[in-house]
Amino acid sequence: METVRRQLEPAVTGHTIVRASVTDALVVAPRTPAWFRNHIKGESISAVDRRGKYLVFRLDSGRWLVIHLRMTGVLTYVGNSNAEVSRRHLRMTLHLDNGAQMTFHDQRRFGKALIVEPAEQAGFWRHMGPEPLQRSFNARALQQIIEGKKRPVKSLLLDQSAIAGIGNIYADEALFEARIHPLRPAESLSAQEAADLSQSIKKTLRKAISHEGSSIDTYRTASGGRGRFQETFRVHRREGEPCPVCGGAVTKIKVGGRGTYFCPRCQR
DNA sequence: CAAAGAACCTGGCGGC
DNA sequence: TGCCGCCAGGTTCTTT
Repeated sequence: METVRRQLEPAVTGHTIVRASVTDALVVAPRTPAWFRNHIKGESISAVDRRGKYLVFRLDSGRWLVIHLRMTGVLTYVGNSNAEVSRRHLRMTLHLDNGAQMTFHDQRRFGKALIVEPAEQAGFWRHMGPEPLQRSFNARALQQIIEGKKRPVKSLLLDQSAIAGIGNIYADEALFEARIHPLRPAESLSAQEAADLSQSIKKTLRKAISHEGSSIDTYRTASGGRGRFQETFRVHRREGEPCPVCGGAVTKIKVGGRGTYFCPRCQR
């Protein structure tokens, strides 16, 4: 999402959404396409922010347009108005005043676009944990988060109300980097391990952003390109392959219902 | 309250 | 080839 945000920000900031075309009502549910169209029409974008995995378009009226891509959403900036846009899985198109479009494709239809009124904004993030790339997210902050939590540390990393923005790929890679077993009860981590993990989370996310995200299947950047972080995965989706550190086989288990990859020799 | 599991969707893949 | 179950970058609701 940070890659998408970085590409969209310079392209759409200062532009006005002249029209929205909603081709799948589920994207704007529980609102109707007509409601959404009427509320977004004529709005200018003053900034593009991100909170966790949510993209936030700040609008001149004070409203926010908030988009979440979930598993298979793809948000693309199409600058050339003559460009061919695939209709397959196309859910929504936002037409801008410069002739460009933002298109929202989504195979599994989990993605959401919603408008948040100013009065709702203060409470909108109340279930969202801290941003791991902020300086304040340090060893001490992570220690407080894991304190008293008996569940597997990986489940905690994926819990957006504990820490914002960590997905399944990045949880696996960060735990490998910190040499921590994904099933360890969160509260069992030592102070040193918590410090290591907080740094591994930052390192993993920064590296993923520098590679423009992970294009395993449907994910694309806002310009339609592929991310390259998947080329550097050390354990995620590498079941049976040798661990890059010890050479032992990468193992796959289920943690909190999610496929989880780790090295049982390196991660304790 | 914490934690586990099902539900929400579509499509690709492997097994039979 | 066809059908079936399983799996997938996530969140939310229900149940325990």
